[in-house]
Amino acid sequence: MKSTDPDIELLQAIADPVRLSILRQLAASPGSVCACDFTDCCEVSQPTVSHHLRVLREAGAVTTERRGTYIYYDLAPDFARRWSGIGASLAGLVSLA
Amino acid sequence: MKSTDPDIELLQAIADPVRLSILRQLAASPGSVCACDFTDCCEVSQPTVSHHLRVLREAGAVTTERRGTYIYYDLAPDFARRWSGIGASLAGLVSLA
DNA sequence: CTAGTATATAGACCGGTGTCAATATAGGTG
DNA sequence: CACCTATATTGACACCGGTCTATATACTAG
Repeated sequence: MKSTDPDIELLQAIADPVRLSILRQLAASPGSVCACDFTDCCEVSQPTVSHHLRVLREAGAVTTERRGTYIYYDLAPDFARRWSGIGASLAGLVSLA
Repeated sequence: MKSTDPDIELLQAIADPVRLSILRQLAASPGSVCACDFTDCCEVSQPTVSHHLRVLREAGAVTTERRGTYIYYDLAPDFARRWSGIGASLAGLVSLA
């Protein structure tokens, strides 16, 4: 039951309404997004947002960068590749860089 | 918390070690796979396998077909498309039929 | 240093979910 | 019909995970 499989960890990180919203917001934004912006989109408290961002960070889905007071999040560089890799193992989907 | 979003339902269905193994076995098999074959791959009891198959079925990830005594499972026809759709919303990945 | 803001952590609560043993259903075969 | 095998369902249990409030940490500004 305890699965340290990175694929499972990544999928579980994505498979949550709040975290999927966060990832989509990141994907839709050209650059990084301030952590404070996620508190608005999802109707959850600030600690809950922080918790979800931690899950995404530990799954390797996002990267963080501190710029002064604020902390900016972005999709991890290899996120698309990892997603495609899982997809390829599921349906022979063509992978894209 | 109660999310009826089909994307979330599909992702949650995939984000489990046993179910991911089942899906990969289905993807690797040219045709359908008998339900009895999944009991071997994953070290869980038969009712647990049945439970996971139900989750996958209700998420629309797999289809079932009864042939005599056995029940055969296969990836749902639109599984690859749905996967690509989610990927496209996350990283602008190219979708594949 | 003090005050204020942004983010993270700790701890508690609770609903969801994976698991099993036991039982039920469905279909084949004698 | 009775019996056997394959699959599903039920019910119970434990644990994981999402959420909150309260508090701590990090950084800036004055």
